[in-house]
Amino acid sequence: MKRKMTIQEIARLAGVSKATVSRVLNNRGGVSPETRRKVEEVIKLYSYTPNLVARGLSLKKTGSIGLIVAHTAERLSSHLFFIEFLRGISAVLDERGFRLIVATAESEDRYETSCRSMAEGGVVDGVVVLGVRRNDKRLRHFLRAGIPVVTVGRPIGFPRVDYVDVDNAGGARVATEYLLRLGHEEILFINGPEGHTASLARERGYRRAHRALKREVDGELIVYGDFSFESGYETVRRFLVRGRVPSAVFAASDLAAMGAITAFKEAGIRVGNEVSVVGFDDIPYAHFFDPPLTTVRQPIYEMGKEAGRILLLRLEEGTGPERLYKVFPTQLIVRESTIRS
Amino acid sequence: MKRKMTIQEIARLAGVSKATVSRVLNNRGGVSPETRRKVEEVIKLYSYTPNLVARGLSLKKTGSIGLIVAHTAERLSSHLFFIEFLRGISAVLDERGFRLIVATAESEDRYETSCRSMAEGGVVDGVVVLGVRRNDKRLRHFLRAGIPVVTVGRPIGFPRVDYVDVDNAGGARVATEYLLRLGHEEILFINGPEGHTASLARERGYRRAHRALKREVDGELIVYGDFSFESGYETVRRFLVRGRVPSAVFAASDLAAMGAITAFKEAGIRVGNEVSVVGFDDIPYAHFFDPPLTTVRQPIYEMGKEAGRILLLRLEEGTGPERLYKVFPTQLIVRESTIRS
DNA sequence: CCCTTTGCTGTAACCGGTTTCAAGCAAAGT
DNA sequence: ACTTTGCTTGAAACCGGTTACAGCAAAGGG
Repeated sequence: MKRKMTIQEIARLAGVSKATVSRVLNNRGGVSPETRRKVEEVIKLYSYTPNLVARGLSLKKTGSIGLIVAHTAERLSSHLFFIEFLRGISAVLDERGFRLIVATAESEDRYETSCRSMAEGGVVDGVVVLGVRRNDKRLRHFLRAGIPVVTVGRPIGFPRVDYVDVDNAGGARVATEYLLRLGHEEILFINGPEGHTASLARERGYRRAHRALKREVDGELIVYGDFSFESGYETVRRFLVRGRVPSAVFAASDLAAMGAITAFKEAGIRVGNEVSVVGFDDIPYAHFFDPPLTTVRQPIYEMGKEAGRILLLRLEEGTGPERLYKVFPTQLIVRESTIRS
Repeated sequence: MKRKMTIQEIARLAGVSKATVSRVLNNRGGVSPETRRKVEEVIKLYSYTPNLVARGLSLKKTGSIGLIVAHTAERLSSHLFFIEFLRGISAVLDERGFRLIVATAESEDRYETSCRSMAEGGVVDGVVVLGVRRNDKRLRHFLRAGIPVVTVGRPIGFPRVDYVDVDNAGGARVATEYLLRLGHEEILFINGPEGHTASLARERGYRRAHRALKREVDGELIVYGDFSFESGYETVRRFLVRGRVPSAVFAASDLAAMGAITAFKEAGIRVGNEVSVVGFDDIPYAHFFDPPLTTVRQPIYEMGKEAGRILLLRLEEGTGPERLYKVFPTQLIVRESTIRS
């Protein structure tokens, strides 16, 4: 474990100045071939690598980007989302040599400080915010600090912030229309958290489907959850206990859908037979579930990649006037958890 | 979006020197009450926060720790593991103001460079390595660079590296003995990846259980997978296609167990009735599965916390001679996927 | 042959903090 | 009145890079 070398020492060993070593390191021009060769030799000999923190200070670029994860209220399903998203964004970031700093927190105020330190401490060049809400306080921190932001989900209230999104309204509408056309009259909608921009859009889609097919929406059938298995399970149980059996369920996540199905099963109600359930996400084992789950697929991995691309573009191009965004289409995957009523 | 303030400007505005502002910021002594008050006032007025990169350079501490995730070969199950672990370690890290840098990569060599830059770029104070293998190359990078490492799983070949682990051998043994005592003779063991230290230990437990009860181990019944649903599913299918129906399955992850159960179901074989399946992990919805899964619980969240604690301890205490480690016990959770044969 | 241009290199300032050290000054001791 | 002590403060060096600028030698042009 020999001590870490500095550019100064390399310069001395190669008989040149720091400036020249720096030029060699960054492939700048203006270095004679023989000097370059000599410096490179010394660098290789001592397997020197520059200190990235010092470089960051000098360049005012850290090479890190922050991934701001909604604080832990939203549980497993958003976690599966998170994982896929992480894979996607990592893929493009480390292709370009960027590091990823993940901010999570257990409590609301720890989360607050964590965001602040990221915004103001100068430790990230840009951030991606997951699970954005309308007028999200977090965004203000970053914008005020002049840090580029890309949100996942359209950032309501921030008309100039870049984002990636999936066509939530469209996806929800297609799923709901599908259920309505199957003859279901009472479609229980287990939505995501209230205020979540994705929840808002999906609710819009649910309502539009009803309007398009000239049905009334019963407000009691719209319930907010947190994407979790438990929220799907509990919601259906609450309905069953009250003796109200919805003929179909549209859940805002596959896990919630699985929870709903489990609750039906426990009550002896056969899903895909007596009632229909549609999920959202198409997580990898949705098609292994019993029954295989009809669901709305969203390309999470691709969204991660695109978020990374947009952020990097913004970092390179500087702050152009135009908003960069991309909205991905969804796809209804019909399996066996749905049936004509 | 007013420009970021520096300590110099605050000093000027407060009519003092940088040094004094620094002392106030870090609650050092040797500042008169009134000066302190005045400086704090200016700091609050401009809501100044110090640049953490500069501080890092000066202190030779970055306040970041790296989480090195096995590259993406291992899929969803390790991902669930990853999420829980991440929650745990985040909890202790941001309680202490540390940031978490996650290193993943799509390809093996990107992964390599990602590790190197983390080891040598001076961007992290310490790292936690997930999914450690015997003689893991990654560890060498970090150790050579003098960066404290905590591994998850006992780091075979590195007798002085700190680690957290779960009693894999014990857990596997208890599960296997349980199955043997239920009268199962042919227990298919769907292990994790070959070379994984956890896989090695679990296989040891599987063998010990057989030895303790005076049974022979049939080598063909030990199969390596990658913790995924698919690996469980495919493995059982391969057996069934060949006409060999194991009377029980012990899988190294809950997802693999669920895959196995699904394969049995498709073949019309009732799990928890004709055959038994035991998983490993006790992921949150294991008890909602059909049938509810008998499994070996490991306290992943706690392991994350402990890994964080050990790493922070090591960072503070410097490099003491003793190895720090903690091995967590497992617990067999009996549900309905197992039955007397 | 002299002047300009070109190419290579080093000096020094800078990024924004922390810390050592010495100086200034008031209170206390003799 | 003079030294000692203790507290407060600022100047300057340092962390390890990047870069503007200037110097200098060799090459090119008239």
